[in-house]
Amino acid sequence: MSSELRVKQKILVVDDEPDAVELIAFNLKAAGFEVISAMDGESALRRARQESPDAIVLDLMLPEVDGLEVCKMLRRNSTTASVPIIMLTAKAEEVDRIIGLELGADDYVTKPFSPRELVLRVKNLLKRQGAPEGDADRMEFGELLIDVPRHLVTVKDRSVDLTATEFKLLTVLAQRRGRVQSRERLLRDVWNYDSLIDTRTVDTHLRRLREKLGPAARMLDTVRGVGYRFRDS
Amino acid sequence: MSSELRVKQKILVVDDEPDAVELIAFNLKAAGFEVISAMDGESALRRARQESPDAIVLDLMLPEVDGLEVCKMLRRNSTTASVPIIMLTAKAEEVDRIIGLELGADDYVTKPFSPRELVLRVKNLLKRQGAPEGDADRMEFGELLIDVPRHLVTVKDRSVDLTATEFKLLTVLAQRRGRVQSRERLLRDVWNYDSLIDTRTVDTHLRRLREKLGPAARMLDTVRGVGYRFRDS
DNA sequence: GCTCGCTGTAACACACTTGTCACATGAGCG
DNA sequence: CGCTCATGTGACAAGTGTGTTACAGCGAGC
Repeated sequence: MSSELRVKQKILVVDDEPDAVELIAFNLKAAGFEVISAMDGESALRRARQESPDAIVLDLMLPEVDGLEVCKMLRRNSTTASVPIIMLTAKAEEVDRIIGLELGADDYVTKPFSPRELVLRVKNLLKRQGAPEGDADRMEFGELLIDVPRHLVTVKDRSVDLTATEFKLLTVLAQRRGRVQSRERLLRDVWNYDSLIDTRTVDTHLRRLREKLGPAARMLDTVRGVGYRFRDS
Repeated sequence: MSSELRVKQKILVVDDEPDAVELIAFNLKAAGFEVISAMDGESALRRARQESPDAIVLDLMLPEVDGLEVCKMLRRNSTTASVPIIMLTAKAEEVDRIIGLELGADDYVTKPFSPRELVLRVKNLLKRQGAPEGDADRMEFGELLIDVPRHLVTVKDRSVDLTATEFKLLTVLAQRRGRVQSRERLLRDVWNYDSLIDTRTVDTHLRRLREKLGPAARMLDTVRGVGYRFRDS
């Protein structure tokens, strides 16, 4: 039985007040997340690089390196560039909010905030992560055409008949083309969080996908030991 | 994007404080929108129906009919059901925020807010809302003819007798031809957001529709696990 | 009152989908 | 060269989605 427990999603919480960290961590854990924390910008960056969290909750007000700075630096580093960030701001910081958004924070919550709301935001953000910002709804790769709103896939103008899961798997991979997606990641994005599904299931679906795609299957690379990738180029 | 001059998009602003309306309107206009406004729920609903704005900015706190109520009513009315809504809430209204989103607001902004941010949100929402609907009132697809104002459907010049619901279902699908519509979406657009209704009801009506359409029924595709689609081409 | 048509729900059948297993294959590594 | 482990492959049972039929409530019209 190779069925394994789903890997919890890891959240990095960055705040200089221990009480705040405590409160946030408690609620995120209760919602089923794994939580790590940092008290200042420096260690936040280090932990983000080393532990590759799935999302970051970041206080705007930090000693020494300020939250916006941390945000910018996270975006510059390739290993952390695409991690969703939620900013925590003291109320009435309107200007900073926008700047935060423009600098690459994905969402923000104003203090004082309700833990429930924060958890909701985190969940939302992780879900949204599946569809990248300018989510192309029509993609063409040589002979392969993917039309999301029409739910249509064609190879060399011949329509390919995919099931809902196969279609979703293909679009997720195609939207993240070039980047390897782990099986866990795919399970989360294609199968929606709460599934205790064997990672081998991904392999099976990918196999079916390849079979149906025929010649266009060569777009789908296997990265041994890591996951799958939709070939860029 | 075609090069022709784009018609300004119309935004309805609903707030009981004249200053707030003024501020919002000024900034939206500066961003190139046409703005209309209402000071209470009642007139908001009326203007929304009559002027069919492209988006609505709606204050949560309104005299008499409250913002959430307005939101719900907008969703129930067929002509306004799918207009994107941005809620304005006084800060710390956390619970209401969440409820607002669940009731069908598409986004919200907390007071005090920066005008720039609001404009940003509106733009985002409109972008997300995406492609303009091809709501022609007379459509012809081979042997199938749909005349919306006359409430008339013919197949091979033989008039087909549809009930109100069937007719609406058919026109909604036809107007969105090519794109798959989920059952939930159809419930919202055809049944006006009566979420009390079982999704299987859609199936039944579609079956009746197919039966009555006879040969023209082949225009209606089932996309398993996703929804229904009026065949393009 | 009654009937009739429309609507939403329930129940069932059937085909397709899906997650898992067992085994085959093959890459990577000493 | 041979071992080990990750992935490919084919098969299968259970689960799920949809077509189909039937039926009850309800309002309109007579």
